[in-house]
Amino acid sequence: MEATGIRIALPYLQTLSVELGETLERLEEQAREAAGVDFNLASPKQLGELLFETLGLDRKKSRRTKTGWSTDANVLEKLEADHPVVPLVLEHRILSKLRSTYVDALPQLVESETGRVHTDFNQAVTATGRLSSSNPNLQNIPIRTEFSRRIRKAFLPQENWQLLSADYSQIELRILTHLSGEEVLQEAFRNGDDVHALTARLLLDKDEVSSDERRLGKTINFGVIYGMGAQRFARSTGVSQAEAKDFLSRYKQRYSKVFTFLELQERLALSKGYVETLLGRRRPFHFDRNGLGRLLGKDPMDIDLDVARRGGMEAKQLRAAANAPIQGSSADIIKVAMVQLQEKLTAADLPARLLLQVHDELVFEVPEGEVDWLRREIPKIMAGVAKLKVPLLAEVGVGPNWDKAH
DNA sequence: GACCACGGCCAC
DNA sequence: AAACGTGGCCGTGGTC
Repeated sequence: MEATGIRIALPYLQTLSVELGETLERLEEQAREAAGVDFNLASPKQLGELLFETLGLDRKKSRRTKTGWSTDANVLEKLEADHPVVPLVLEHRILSKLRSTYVDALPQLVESETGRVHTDFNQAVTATGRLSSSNPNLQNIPIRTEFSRRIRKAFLPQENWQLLSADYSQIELRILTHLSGEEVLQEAFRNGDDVHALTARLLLDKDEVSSDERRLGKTINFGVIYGMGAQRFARSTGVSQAEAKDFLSRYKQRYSKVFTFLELQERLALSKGYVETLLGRRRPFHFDRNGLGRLLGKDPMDIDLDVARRGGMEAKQLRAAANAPIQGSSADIIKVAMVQLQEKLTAADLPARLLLQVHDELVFEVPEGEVDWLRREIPKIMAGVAKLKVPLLAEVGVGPNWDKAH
């Protein structure tokens, strides 16, 4: 993948950069006019001083940082209606991020030898067994917004070929289901049910849920994997704190094996000093010898987790311990898939090439004539990598660029 | 010019 | 008050 690289639409990105430059300049002018003073929109320090000292906006909508008042997107959204400069800064933030990090940076990393971008895939960086990508990072190319997708359109296959993207469907939730043995989720995945809608139905005690309610189910399904608390859940969904607590406790009741599993990982991190993935990769933990480190060697089930979670740093470590087997097993699976897929391509003497790995997604460039066969074969191999208590499923898209291949 | 901490933000 | 896990990169503001 590193040697092959991926083709980039240079002239297209240059056009995009010019367009962005004009928009950004206009926003800067308008922002300075609205503020009534000159300031650097790209400086959080200067922006904080402007908003909370010069303009006297409500500091309760912000929070203290080491260097002043926070002006992150969350804060700016709360201040959006309070002063006309705020929405201008928000818009500027979004576009300048995209321009500096992607639109302007990528062309500079195109190798003249190949005309392509050759990222580094780091194999021994992460704590969980994932790959990481750097110089440039091609695992965080924007996708969520309309404008973001214009950046994705710049990633191209070799001339007259197609890009093929194959991604594992809900792999982490499936792995959580497998590792925990939770029957309700097993049943749902086996039936091909919509698991986020199911969670919403169970939490809300309804037979039918709206798309907003389904989103609630999705948030909590993902949040659980990361050890999200009621506070964060309330904030990211807009429900009250009390409601969030109620949802989480209902989740615990309905999917009790999920929580038994997650808590077991915390216990194992404390008692053995590591947790393990499906294929046996270990993530070690080092707790203070004078604190939680004293629990090393104890029977995991004798550990009082409520007490152990009390410390700030320790609680974070324990959440990481609960998450690592899930994230790490997903990494195990896609790595095996990559090896098997490459073997298949080599054995069949196909010129199709694996270009990128983005945690649950693989991107290939394939000749037109191989598309039909590969779009059937690739997900078959991906799904067959592991025999879990639930089916593995991979979805495929094909197109003339990375955006259209999704 | 090299390096750093920080705030901020992109992805899965 | 309050971190939801894993990463990498940007510009600012500062040091050496």
